[in-house]
Amino acid sequence: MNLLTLQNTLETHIIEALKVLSYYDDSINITIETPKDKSNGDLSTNVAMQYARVARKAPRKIAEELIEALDVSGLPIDHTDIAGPGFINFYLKDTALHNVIPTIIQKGETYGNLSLGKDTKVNIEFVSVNPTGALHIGHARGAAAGDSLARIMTKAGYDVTKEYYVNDGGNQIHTLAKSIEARYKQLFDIDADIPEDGYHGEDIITTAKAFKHKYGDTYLEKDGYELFKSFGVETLLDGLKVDLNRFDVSFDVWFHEKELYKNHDVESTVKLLKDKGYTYEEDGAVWLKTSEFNDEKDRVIIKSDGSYTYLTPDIAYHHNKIKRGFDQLIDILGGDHHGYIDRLQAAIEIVSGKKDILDVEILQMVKVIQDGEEVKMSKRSGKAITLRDLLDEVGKDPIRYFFAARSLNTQMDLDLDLAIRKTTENPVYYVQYASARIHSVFDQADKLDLSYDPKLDTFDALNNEKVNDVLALLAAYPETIEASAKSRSPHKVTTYIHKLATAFHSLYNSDKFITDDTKKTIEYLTLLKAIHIVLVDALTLIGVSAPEKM
RNA sequence: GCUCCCGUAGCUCAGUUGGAUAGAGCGCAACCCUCCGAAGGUUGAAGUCGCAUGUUCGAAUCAUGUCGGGAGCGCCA
Repeated sequence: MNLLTLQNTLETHIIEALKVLSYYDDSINITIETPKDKSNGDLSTNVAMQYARVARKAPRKIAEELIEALDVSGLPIDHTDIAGPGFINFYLKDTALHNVIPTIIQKGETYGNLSLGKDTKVNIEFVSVNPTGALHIGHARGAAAGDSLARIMTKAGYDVTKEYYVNDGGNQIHTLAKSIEARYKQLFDIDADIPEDGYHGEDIITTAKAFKHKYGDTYLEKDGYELFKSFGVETLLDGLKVDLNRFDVSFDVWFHEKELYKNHDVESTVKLLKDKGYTYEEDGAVWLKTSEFNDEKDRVIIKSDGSYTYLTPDIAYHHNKIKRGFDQLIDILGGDHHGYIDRLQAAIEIVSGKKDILDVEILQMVKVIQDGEEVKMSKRSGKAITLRDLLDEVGKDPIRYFFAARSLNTQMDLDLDLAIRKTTENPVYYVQYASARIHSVFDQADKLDLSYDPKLDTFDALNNEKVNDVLALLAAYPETIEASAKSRSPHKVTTYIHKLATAFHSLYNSDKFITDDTKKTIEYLTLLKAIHIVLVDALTLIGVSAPEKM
């Protein structure tokens, strides 16, 4: 019996007992949790306190009655007691958690897979940076967050599509084309200024050189605007893909804004909005009544000059996603876009008639610290710390771990000097070391011709506190996945990984795995195998490798 | 001025559908390798959970106010 089923069974038994005592009230939710401090038992419930009002009795008194009425004879519970203001604590039998070991070994990397998101198609859109330069550190955070979340939700059973929206229809692309054109002309020593608000990054010069290499001087006289545009988008996008690839982030769909115009999605969406009666004309512009759906005011969707605002194709884009059959849309946006959420959600509700189909996760800013001072970043000036720099100087694993360790919605500092230092100050080495250590133990065992036994189901030698700590964590893996997926919080997996590594290192220092006692050795090796399976799987979820040697 | 996010140990951060003595890493102090990898372990010092009031058996968590940091308030994207 695993921990989740045990909790569920226990809950059923408690409800039965409450009914016997005629206290039962279905509006009170029964929660069974694992106490932070294990001296408070392996499982605990606060029902007695919750029922204090209903039963009109002291919580401890209710707890006593409840334990009397509770039948746990069929469960692997050693004893039960009452503590503090009225908590009921359950202490499991020593052997209760042993069977998690064969379960894990049998299921392998599918251990912890859930059917939480069964039949739910989810689209996660993230990064979606305009191809006007390299990815900087903030984008890296978005990439790590989106990719990790996608992996976790996939493990939880959702049908996940990772999508990147390429804004190749807007003003910034116009500026990009003009910037490349200027750099191109400069390559021929022609005096050309980069436009106001243009892009000054190194990659623009590289792109201009590539353009020159391919087309020579053809477009010095001839108008090459459209070509500068498409060549620029294509070249810069390829560059982004290279970096993302190195960061172990991939996308299932690259969606181009241009498609929305080509397919007349924008037109038909505008028509739909008009047909539904949520638009009106004022000052020569067309407005959408988003204020009727929780936005602070109405928004223009067609400007008085006839062109669209940024919002309009974006509504069409989300509409397009819904038409592709997604049940849930998740956008991961930078903190500077939070003012945009209300109007987008309002528009999506008008289009789809559904309220909660779009879930926007906001990623707060990353403050970069170097030499003890904040580094201000600006993409346009080209003075940004790029993902590429980070990959070159720090490496993929520490960066992904670092981002995955923070909750999305918190501002964070990144001390570059620290990150680059590659010392034990970076906890990623701590968890990777756990994996390397297990490998090393298996190497030693191999010399003695010993290995784990996948069929083993009794573990008589594994009965100390350190072992139980590890087993409890292994048993808690599925619920960690569930909590992480439900709350869209990849960092919960990272916290779990760290706990598991700590429990393992502690065990390693207190117990000797390989001894003359062959039976005991094999039991330990089998436990280590299970730890390793879970450790590697959890690390994979956040995009971090588990090296065999370091 | 209005809206959103954040404020927890010296530093970086967990913990918030209200629960037991508020946790981790780094840094600091002291111990542990004749023994499977010391990139490790054990122990310790370190906190008015920004502040105030309220809600109740119980508040870091909820409400109101307030102070500090960040972001957003376009017919920009």
